[in-house]
Amino acid sequence: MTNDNENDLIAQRRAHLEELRQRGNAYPNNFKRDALAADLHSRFGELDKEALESDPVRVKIAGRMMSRRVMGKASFAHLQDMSGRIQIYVKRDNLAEDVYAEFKRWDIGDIVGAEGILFKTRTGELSVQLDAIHLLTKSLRPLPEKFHGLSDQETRYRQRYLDLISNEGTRRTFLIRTQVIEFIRSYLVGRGFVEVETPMMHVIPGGAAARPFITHHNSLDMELYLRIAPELYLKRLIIGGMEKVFEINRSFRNEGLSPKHNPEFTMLEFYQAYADFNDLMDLTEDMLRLMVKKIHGVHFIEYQGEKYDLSEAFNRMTVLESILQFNSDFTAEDLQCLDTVRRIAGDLDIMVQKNFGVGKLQIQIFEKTVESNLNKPVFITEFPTEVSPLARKNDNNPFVTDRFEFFIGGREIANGFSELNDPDEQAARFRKQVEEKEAGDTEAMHYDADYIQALEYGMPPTAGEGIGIDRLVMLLTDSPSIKDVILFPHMRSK
RNA sequence: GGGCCGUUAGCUCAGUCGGUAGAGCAGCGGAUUUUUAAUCCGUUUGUCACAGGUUCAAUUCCUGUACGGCCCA
Repeated sequence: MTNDNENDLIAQRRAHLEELRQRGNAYPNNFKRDALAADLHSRFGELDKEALESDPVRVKIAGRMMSRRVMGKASFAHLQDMSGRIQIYVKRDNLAEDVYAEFKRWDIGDIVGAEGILFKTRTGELSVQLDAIHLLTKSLRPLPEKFHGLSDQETRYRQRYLDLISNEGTRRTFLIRTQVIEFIRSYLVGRGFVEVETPMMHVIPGGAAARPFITHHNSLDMELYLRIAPELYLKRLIIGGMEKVFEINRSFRNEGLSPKHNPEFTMLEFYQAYADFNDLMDLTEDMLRLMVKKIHGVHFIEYQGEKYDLSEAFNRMTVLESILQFNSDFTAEDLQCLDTVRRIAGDLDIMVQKNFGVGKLQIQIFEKTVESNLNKPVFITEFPTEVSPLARKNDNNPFVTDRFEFFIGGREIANGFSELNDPDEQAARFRKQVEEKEAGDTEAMHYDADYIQALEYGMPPTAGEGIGIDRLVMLLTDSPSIKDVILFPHMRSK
């Protein structure tokens, strides 16, 4: 973004900076503020003119000058700090000699410190009448326009700082993101979970079906993979006796970019010993409901024009039930017959590979015809064992696992299951994955002998779950793209 | 990877059925001591994404490239 052909606007500001440098320190750092804009509004915004006059409140504020209205020997401007904006009233006669003339030469975007007393303007806006003002940092580049702000999506993502300066909505989105993560932490900690950090560099990438990024460790001279999921390490901790653990951090998947996919994304995973997948569905429902209530103050979410009520009990249905609900031209029996399910998948333009079993085909049909229709909050259960290599088989129907995914607004938000803790069966499932990898499935898992060994020491019956934080935040901030909820989304180099 | 759309001043956007471009804001000069998208008068700003092609002439038409957006795989 460095552009050497600086235009006049920048040249003028640079010339001014040069003057400042010659007069002394152009970048002072001795101004200490004692108030934030939003605090002043909440503490003094309700007081009337007379109250503020009879009992003057002196404040020192600092922030970026976002607008300025010069009316000869007096001016109004707005300063923006991390909390919001407050207006300043700058009057020549209240300032030291020549300061006002200096102020008039400053630019929108400059960072200033200001001291004065609070008052109400004629229109009732809480403002600060200044008796001192200092230029703290000269801004050399002009900011986006004050009224429309910055709307070019590419610039908003590439120069997020400009987006944050200009767009209140962006600041709000990332504030909510923080609140979501804080809420989850306190919710889980409040229920006895322990937050941990496990490796992001894996010798064997595991815990999900995805292509990893590969990197290299020089002194060990070995290949390492950026993790695609923390799952297998968290379960090692369960084996180690940390019976309720969670981790909120980045995972990395080497796949295409889309409004729903960023190569690095934030996931919550949590594991609870002596619980099963039903317990986690209950927990998820409770956590999401309380989260929305805590953050939005209401029991519903509005996303892209649709309203989702979280106060009603979340629906639960099986994969097969959901497929049949959105497809009337075949039956549950059809979906269990390999030949028939192949034909159905083929009719849906699904690339049917010869090693795909019934379960894999069912899930492809599910993804193609059902997922995007799952608008109201719903848990989908009974995922085929074939596509769930880490989940425990159902006791009554070994074709499926004790697993669920949670959907809302047509998107998968969470995935949880009772964990497979039989080391021999896990070993067999890994071997099956390796066969699929050898057959060309780049997303199939590796055989993780170290994990099998850990399981052999005995993992208590456990349930675990992953929740995509980015997608959850999209939902709570009504953001159409994952790029809107990641401060610095991945962009192609220009 | 494929299809469609976009890229014009610092920002937000017009526009040119092919004759090298405008507005608002920002900036600059002036007026203005309670304005708030301040107002009033005057005024400057451009590799029209990049590279080729067609043409007397291309920012405009064509092709390719880059980046972005949406949809599909």
